[in-house]
Amino acid sequence: MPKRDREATRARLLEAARLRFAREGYDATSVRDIAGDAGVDATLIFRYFGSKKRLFDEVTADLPAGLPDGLPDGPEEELVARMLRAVVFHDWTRYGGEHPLVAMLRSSAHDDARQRMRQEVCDTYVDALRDLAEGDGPELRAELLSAWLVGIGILRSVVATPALAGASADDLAPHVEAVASALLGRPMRGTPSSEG
Amino acid sequence: MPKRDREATRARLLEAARLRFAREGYDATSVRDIAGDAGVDATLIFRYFGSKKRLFDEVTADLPAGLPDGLPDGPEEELVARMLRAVVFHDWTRYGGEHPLVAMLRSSAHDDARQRMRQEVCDTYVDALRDLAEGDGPELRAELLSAWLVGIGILRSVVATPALAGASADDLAPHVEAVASALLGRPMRGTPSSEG
Amino acid sequence: MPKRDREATRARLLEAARLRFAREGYDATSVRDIAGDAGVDATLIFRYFGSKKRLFDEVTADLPAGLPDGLPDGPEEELVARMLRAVVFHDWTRYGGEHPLVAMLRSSAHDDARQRMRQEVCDTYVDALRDLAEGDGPELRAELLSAWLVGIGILRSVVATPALAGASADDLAPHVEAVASALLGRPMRGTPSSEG
Amino acid sequence: MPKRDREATRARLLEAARLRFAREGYDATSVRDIAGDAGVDATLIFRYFGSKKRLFDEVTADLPAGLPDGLPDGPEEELVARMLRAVVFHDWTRYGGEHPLVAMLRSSAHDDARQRMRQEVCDTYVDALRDLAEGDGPELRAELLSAWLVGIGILRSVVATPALAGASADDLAPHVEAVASALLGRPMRGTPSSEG
DNA sequence: TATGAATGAGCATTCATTCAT
DNA sequence: GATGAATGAATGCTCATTCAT
Repeated sequence: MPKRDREATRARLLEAARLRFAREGYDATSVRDIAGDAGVDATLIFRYFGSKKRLFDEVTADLPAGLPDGLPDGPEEELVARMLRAVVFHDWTRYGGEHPLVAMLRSSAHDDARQRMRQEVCDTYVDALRDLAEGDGPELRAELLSAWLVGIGILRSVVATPALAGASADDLAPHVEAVASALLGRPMRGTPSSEG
Repeated sequence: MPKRDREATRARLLEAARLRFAREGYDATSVRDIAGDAGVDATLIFRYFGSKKRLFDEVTADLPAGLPDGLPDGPEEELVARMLRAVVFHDWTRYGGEHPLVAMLRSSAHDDARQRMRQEVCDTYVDALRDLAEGDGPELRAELLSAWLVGIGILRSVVATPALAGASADDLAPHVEAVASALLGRPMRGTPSSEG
Repeated sequence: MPKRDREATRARLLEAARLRFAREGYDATSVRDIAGDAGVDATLIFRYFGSKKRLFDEVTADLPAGLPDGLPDGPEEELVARMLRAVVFHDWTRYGGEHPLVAMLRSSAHDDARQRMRQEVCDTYVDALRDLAEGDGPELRAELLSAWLVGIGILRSVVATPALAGASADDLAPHVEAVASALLGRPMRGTPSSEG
Repeated sequence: MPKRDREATRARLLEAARLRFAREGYDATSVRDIAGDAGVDATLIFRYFGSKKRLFDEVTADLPAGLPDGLPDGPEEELVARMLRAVVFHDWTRYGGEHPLVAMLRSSAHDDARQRMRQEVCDTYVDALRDLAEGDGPELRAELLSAWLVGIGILRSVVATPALAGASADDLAPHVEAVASALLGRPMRGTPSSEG
C-alpha cells in the first residue's frame, strides 16, 4: 500500500513543519529539521511540496481547520468568552504551545504569512463579532476586540508578562465582560455558561 | 564631515541594523545586508560590535530610548490615549514603519528578544498603567490594557485589517475611552486635551 | 564505474586530505583545497566527515595501516634495518613524499596530532624494539633508537642535509649496524638478508 | 627619544613573534596575536617588517644567535654531550620551550623555513661534528649523529614518549657515549667533565 | 518512483593588509 | 610618522535544492 504510505509521510511532514514553523519561525527552520522530525529524507519535501516555501504555504493554509470547532455555537453574549478560551486556553501543542496566529507573527516578514493572518483574523474573529456589535462602526469595534484577544495571546505566551502568564480563565472573566460590553455596546458575559 | 569617522560609521550600522532586524527579523537578516545598507564593509560589524548577536543586542537595548519622550507628562486620565498614539500613530519609520515591539516579534524565537520585549512592555506600559488602576488586581488590569495596545499595533500594521488600518486617532478615541475606563475602573479620556 | 559512488568519493577526499595535510599541515590546508583536489564539492567533506577536524582525525587514524605490512617478520637482528627502510626508503608518495610521522610534525601545534604521533611511535617502533633491548632501561634504549630513525627521516626529507639526502640504503647499513648494536646491547645487522 | 622607542617596539614584536611562531607554527599565528602579545597595534608589523612573511624571515634569521654560546669550547670528546644538552636540556623558553629547530618543523611547509633549518643544522652541528669523525664518510657520520640529536629533541618535547620525556641528562649519558663513539669511530664521553 | 549523492550560493567570522588622516 | 578606520579575500560550515541512478 504505497499510496497510503505516501499520504502518511506527507501528513507527518506537514505536522512536523507546523510545529517547527510555529516554534522557531520560517527562517530559523530548515527543511532538514522538518524531515528529521518526521523521520524521512529531506528530499521528500521537494518531491511532495515543491519547495520549503510551498510547504509553509500549505501549513498556513491549513490554519483555520486547526481552530476549535463549534466556536460560534452557544449564546451570543458568551461569544467573546469562548473566543478568549480558544485563543489563550486551548491546547495548542500542535502549534508549539501558542495560538497559530501568534506563532505566525514570527514569520510575518513574509507577505504570504501576513495575508494568511489577515484572512484568519477576519474570517474567524472579526466577521463573527461584527454581527454582534451595536452602534456605529461595527467593523472597527469588532477589530478592536479581536486586537485585544490577539494582544492577550501575545503578552501571555510570547512576552510572558507576569500577571497574564499566571492568570486563569476565571481571573480574566470580569474584564472580558467589561471590555466586550464596552466595545460591542451591549451586555456580554465573561464566562461560558457551561463552565459556571 | 570626515569619511573615516568611527562614531558615524557605528551609528550608520546601528541604524541599518535596526531597520533590517525590524523588517525581516534576526534570522532573515545577514550582516552583509546591514553593511550593504550602511555602505561599509561587513567586517566593521565585527570590529565595532563583536558579532551579529551583539549588534542585535545593542539595537534592542536602544529600544526604550526610541520611545517618544514625555509620554508620562500630561493629565493622568489621558495617559492611555497618549500611549495609543505612541504605539500606533507615532512615526516609526526608523523601525520599518512598525512599533519596535511589533517588529521584535519577528525575532521572538530568540529568548533574548522575548526578554527585551517583556522589559519594554513592563517598564514602559504596565508600570505606568498599574498606578492608575483602581479596584483589585491592578497589575492584571494594566497588562490587559497593554495587551490591547499591542494587539491594535499588530492588527493595524502587520495584519492590516481593513477598518483599523484606515482608522484615524479620532476614530479610535471613543473606544479608547470606553475600554480604558472599563479596565482601569475609573474615568479616562480618549483624546489628549492638546489635540481637542 | 558509477559517477555517484559514496565510497569512492569518500576515498578520494581522504586521499586528497592525506596529501594536503602532510604537505602543508592542518592550518594551511583548507577544505576547499581538499575538495578541489578530489574534484568534488567542499560540502561533501561535512556530509561525510562532519568537520575538517574529524576528517583530519580519520586521516591520521589511518596512519598505522599505512605502514608497510610485514615489518615484524624476519630475523630479529635485522629489525632496525627493516625499520629504517620503512621510514626512509619506502615510497611515501601518498603522504607527499615523507614519512607520515614527519609530515604530521607540521600539524604538531594541535594536541591531537601529537597524541597520534606518540601512539604511532610507541606502538610501531618502541614496542617492537623494547623486546630486543638487553641491559637495563630497555624502554629508553628503544626510544633513543626510534628517535634516531625519526631524526634521519627529518634530516633526509625535510631539512635535506646533503649527505643524508643522497645516501642509499647500503651507505647507511654499517652505521645502522653500529648504532643499533650499541643501543640495544646486542649484535644487530645493518641490511635485511633478502637484499644481501 | 622616539628612536629608542621604535627599536624597543621592534624588539618586542620580534620576541613575541618568535614565541608564537615556535609554539603554534607560522599558519596558526596571526599578526594580531603577535601585536597583542607585544602590546602594540598590528599595523606596526607592516610598518616595521613589511609583511607577516618578512617578520617570520627575520625571526628565523635570528636563529643561530639564539644558540648557547661557547658550544665548541671544551674537550673534543665531550662535544656531543654538550650538544645534547644544548638541544634538549637548555632553557628554550624564549622559543616556547622547545629547541628552535624542533619548533620550526611546525612551519616546514614553507621553503624558507626548511632552508633556515638546513643552514642551522649544517652550520651548528654537522660542521663541528664532521671534523671529529674518523673513518670514511665523515659527512654522513656527522649528519647521522645530528639526526639523532634532532630526533631526541622531537621525541622528547613534541611527541613526548614516556621514557625520554622523563629522562635526565645523566640517564642519557651512557647511551650518548655509546652512539657517539660508534658513529664517529673514536671514543667519546657522555658527560661534560665540568658536571662530573 | 524514490533514494541519496552532489551542488553552489550563502552564512558568520577572521585574515593579512592598505590608506586616510 | 603614527594611529586606527577600512578593506576584500578567504575561512569552516549550513542552506535549499537538483539530478543521477
